[in-house]
Amino acid sequence: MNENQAFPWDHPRFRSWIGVARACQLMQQAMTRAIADLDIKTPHLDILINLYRFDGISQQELARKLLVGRSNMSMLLPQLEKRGLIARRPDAKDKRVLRLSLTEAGRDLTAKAMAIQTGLIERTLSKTPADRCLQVAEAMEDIIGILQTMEDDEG
Amino acid sequence: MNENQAFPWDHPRFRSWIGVARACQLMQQAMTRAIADLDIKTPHLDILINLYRFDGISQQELARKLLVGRSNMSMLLPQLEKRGLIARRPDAKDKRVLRLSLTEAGRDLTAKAMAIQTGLIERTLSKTPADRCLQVAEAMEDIIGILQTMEDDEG
DNA sequence: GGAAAAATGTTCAATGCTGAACAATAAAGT
DNA sequence: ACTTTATTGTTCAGCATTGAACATTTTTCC
Repeated sequence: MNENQAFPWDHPRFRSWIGVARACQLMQQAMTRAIADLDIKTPHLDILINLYRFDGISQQELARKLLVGRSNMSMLLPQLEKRGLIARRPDAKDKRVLRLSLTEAGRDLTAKAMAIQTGLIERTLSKTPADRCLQVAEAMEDIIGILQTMEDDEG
Repeated sequence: MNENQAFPWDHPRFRSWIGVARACQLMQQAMTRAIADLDIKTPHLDILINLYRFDGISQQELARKLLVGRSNMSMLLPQLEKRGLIARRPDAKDKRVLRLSLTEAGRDLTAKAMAIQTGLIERTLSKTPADRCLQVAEAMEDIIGILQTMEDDEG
């Protein structure tokens, strides 16, 4: 009868979203434990995977893909560079930008880490059938689209 | 033909999960902006909502619900206490535990914040029909169950 | 061509979160 | 009863993240 339920946790959408947030948090923690042996944390892994996929990307582009600030990259990338996992080369045409790429060691480590990550995701979503995964993905696409629109309108 | 795709991002489950993680990150950022006017951030909001719902909870129980460490509560709760939003009273029977509750001001602020939060979620999931939300929620329940089992087995 | 605006990366102070070590209290084992 | 173990909350050092201020370089606009 009452469309505006008394409490947020009675709203179906609210409850759904709480589940999403909770699952994300737990997955993040599980992932952190899973890759601890490789001496990297999830922010490093996100960086490495993106460099694996998009070789020669700039710091700015990387930050945008990861939805973090530029300053964050300025803090993390030198660490990975010192460990010999990535290389930062100045761009030939634009003297402001640094082009990022994985070293041999970086590619090896990333391959190992991605295997672990994929394994964890497969195991965690094993109970969720493929078509259900697809439906979830579609729902998330919609949500991402709306959130990005909101962001653009405000900022 | 090839069951083990060459790259993680070709796995359907992997792609699905990336979407979930991305949506969560964007939602978190949008929520942070949405409640900035109330001078609280999402960790504070999570605390306040749980106190609104579970009056008299202990710090330990709260930390467990929020999936964070006890030390985190020890840092954040005194802030909220100083702002007069919550009260911490020693338990009568067990001298170790502190029982948490919202003050009048805390309840008011929490009500406002929950209205904003619910509004944002409703708007963001508006494109996602109710039955689809339910399916997503079910999928997340499965995922949460598996992750919690993994956690218990390891730790 | 030259001034104004924008883009890129860096630095810094502030804050959040964690895990480990700790003190106080309670519960279990003997 | 007494020793041992577990639980609760606190403190602290370490790291991640942010936003603002900054220097350098590029683009835009007149």
